[in-house]
Amino acid sequence: VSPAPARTSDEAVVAAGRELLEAGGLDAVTMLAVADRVGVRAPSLYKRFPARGALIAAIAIDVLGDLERRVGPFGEDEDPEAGLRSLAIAFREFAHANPHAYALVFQDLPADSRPPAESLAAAARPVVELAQRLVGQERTLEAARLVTAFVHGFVSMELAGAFRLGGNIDDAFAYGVDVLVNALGTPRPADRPRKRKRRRRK
Amino acid sequence: VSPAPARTSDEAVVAAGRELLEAGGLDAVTMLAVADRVGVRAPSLYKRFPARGALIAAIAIDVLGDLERRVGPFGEDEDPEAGLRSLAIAFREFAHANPHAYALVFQDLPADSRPPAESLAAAARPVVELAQRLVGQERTLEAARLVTAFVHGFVSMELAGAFRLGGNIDDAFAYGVDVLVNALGTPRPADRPRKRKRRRRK
DNA sequence: ACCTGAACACCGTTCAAGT
DNA sequence: ACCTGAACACCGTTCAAGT
Repeated sequence: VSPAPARTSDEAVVAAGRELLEAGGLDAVTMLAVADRVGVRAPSLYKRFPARGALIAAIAIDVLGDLERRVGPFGEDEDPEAGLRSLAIAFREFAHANPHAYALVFQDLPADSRPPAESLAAAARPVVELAQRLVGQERTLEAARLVTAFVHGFVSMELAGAFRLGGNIDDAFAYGVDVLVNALGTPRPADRPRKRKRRRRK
Repeated sequence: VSPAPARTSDEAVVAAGRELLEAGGLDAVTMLAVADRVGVRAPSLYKRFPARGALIAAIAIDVLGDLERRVGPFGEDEDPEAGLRSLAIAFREFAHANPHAYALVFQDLPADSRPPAESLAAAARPVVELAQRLVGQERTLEAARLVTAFVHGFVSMELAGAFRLGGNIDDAFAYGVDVLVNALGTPRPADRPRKRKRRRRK
């Protein structure tokens, strides 16, 4: 016999949180609003998540899972250049379709709201895979970070409304992807061994 | 005669806000904390800024002014490749020195907290200038956006703790800058090189 | 075992009243 | 002209009491 059967579930709470997130940004993800949406009073949520931060983290994990499912397939593409192109486009499309969710997972969240490293790593795996096949073992991580930084930087500036100098945004993205794919795909003669020692100047 | 002389100033309020921002992030920039810091009660701040959002916007403008002063000089560098390299490094150093302030200005702020377009444009001018000298009139904006997206994306992921796969972060940044400077500096067969006319120094 | 109302501390904001 | 205390609505969170 259960004296008070559960009137909702962790999944329902996360789903409600994500809906509120997409509709009104992170500020709209209020314990009261979430509780309302799942038909419960706010204090009840603390039986499932110890604090609002934990709920935000659960939402972030959910978002990263979706992102991974969207970009994952391209990591296995036969042609790594085509794969990288497709991945960049799919990544950007995900961000456009879920702007607030996207902003959430790439934000500098307080420690108690931060998704675990594995969630991020899983979403990053396809880029790393393609980078390795393009530039080889030696420079895998650097190349993956170059691509990721560009795509994320572009999309986040775009979503934040930071491109205000006119011009066609789609063209700029295509141009950037072209330059990167060409630069990474074609082994350049300029890729001489780098013995530049970086002296710290602090 | 002034029945109640001003006990603080707009500048002091903005400075207090920035100190709180750097110390504890945007959440720490409370009307109460700011008022406390300038020796006034919270309601008095509303004589200077109609709402917290307006104060945040003023702080953002202040931050962008600093950023502009840091990267501005490199826009005039004789060698655009060296200039771009220096600018990227200076930009990243600014972000490291002022992580919360940096995050603030590149965040997707609510409309009432957003700095005016001119502040962003002023900070972006040096990159655009260098991009134009590197790739020519035709592709200026695209190239500037490629560089900006990479540098911002890299720094923001770095600050958000999103690079969790190991490896040396400084090396990855240097690698990215190298690839971009080479790709943009060397006219690739893809784009037919026009007469590259030298820009005169001012 | 889960839910609830009541309560607390904190925040942004308003406003009538003070000088 | 600028400042203040008091007040309001709202939020995250706690907790004793209900079933």
